[in-house]
Amino acid sequence: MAQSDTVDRILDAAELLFAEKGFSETSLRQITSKAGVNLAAVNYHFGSKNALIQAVFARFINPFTRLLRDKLEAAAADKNDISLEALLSIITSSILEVPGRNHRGLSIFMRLLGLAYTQSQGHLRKYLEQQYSEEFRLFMRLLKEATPQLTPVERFWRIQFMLGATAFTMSSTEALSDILEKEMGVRQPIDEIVKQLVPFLASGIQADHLNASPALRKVDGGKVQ
Amino acid sequence: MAQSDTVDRILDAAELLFAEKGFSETSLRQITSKAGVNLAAVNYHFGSKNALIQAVFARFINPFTRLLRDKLEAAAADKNDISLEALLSIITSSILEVPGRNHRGLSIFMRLLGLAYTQSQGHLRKYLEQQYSEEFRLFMRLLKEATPQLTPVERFWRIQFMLGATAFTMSSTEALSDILEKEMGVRQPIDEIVKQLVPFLASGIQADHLNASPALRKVDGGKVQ
DNA sequence: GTCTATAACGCGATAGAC
DNA sequence: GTCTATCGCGTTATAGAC
Repeated sequence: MAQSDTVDRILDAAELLFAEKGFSETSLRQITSKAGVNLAAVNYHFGSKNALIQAVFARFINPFTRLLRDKLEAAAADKNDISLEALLSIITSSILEVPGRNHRGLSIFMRLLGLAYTQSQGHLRKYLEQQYSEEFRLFMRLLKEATPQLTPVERFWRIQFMLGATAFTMSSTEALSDILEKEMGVRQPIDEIVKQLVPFLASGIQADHLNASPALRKVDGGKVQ
Repeated sequence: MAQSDTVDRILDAAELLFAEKGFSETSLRQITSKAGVNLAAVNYHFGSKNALIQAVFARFINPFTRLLRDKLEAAAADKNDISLEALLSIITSSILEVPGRNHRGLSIFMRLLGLAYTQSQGHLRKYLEQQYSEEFRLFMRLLKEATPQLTPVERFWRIQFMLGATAFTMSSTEALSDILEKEMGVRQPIDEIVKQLVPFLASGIQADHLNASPALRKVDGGKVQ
């Protein structure tokens, strides 16, 4: 068995098991056994379990980050301010377009991202923040330009709300899809879910801040009264 | 040391440690050591680690559930349909009013709830669903009446988005408050954060579903044009 | 480069003295 | 009701044969 083969088999197995059960709950024994390699192989090739976790993420992040940065920089170069919807679409389309990933792989990636943020994996969070910092700052600048009506404090909290809605939902898309199919007989692919998310986020972040009752703006048949 | 004292000391210590590190990452040894009781005490008083996790939740859930059910039933008895904002306020005010809990305890509870949902703790999820099922169904019925314009599938996903924004934010209110204070010099108590959340959620769940650009409904000075 | 064997340790749980 | 001591197992990580 060539080295690269072993490494990939480990990464594939680890990815699936981490997404299924979480990081602490997955042992190296389970990973190596599923991958059909020796128990010692993980420590030989990656050095430690934490390094393996980071390597699993790196496989996704590197292509995704490249794609996202290109799109954000193109948007920033435009002389007009980017709209909020366009900005959110850059994120979602980058996620959906990550090269070499099918839908199954995508939902695994989203679940891992959600877990990384909610499970307290200090090392992983630092790793991701470091990998993403440049793109994150650029995104924040564009978001500020797209929502000039918000105070900085409002914007801060609403970004957290958006992140939460996204990470939380994405971290269990498969389980939720199963519930939806069972209860309503509808099967939705993951990119449909992402598309449902965008209007929710865009509307939420632009909620009227002077008036806590956006319902006053009643909508009938999709048209403002 | 009286029994109830030992039990409470264990519950207090477990609550803090679980919220800090997660369930799998917290050992009985850490809990009993922090509580200043013997290692065997957990198994003696609770039977197992899983039972302890459930007991930690029960301390909060029982008073909260009582409060929530009373308010929801009062709302359901009203002959007029409840508004979306009023419905969301019932939830948030119930959380904020849970008896015997200060703000620190509240943020711990929210963090635990968030963890329960994201960490794959099968037993805990089942336990919570069972404890909450009646209130959850009632809430869903009222929410359906308050958002008649949504299709069932849209409503399903938007409920997940709301839940995500809430659980995720609440699960790290303390850390986020610290960041906010450091970056902007503003200190916000937890009930201020919750108040910021309501308009975001209300606006998000009512986002125009035919048109992915709610920004078209421009608002000026809080009044619809 | 991959294996076996095992070290070194932490875990949850329990038996039995007091 | 609380303690000590320990069982039995699973964990990550490593040493050394091939």
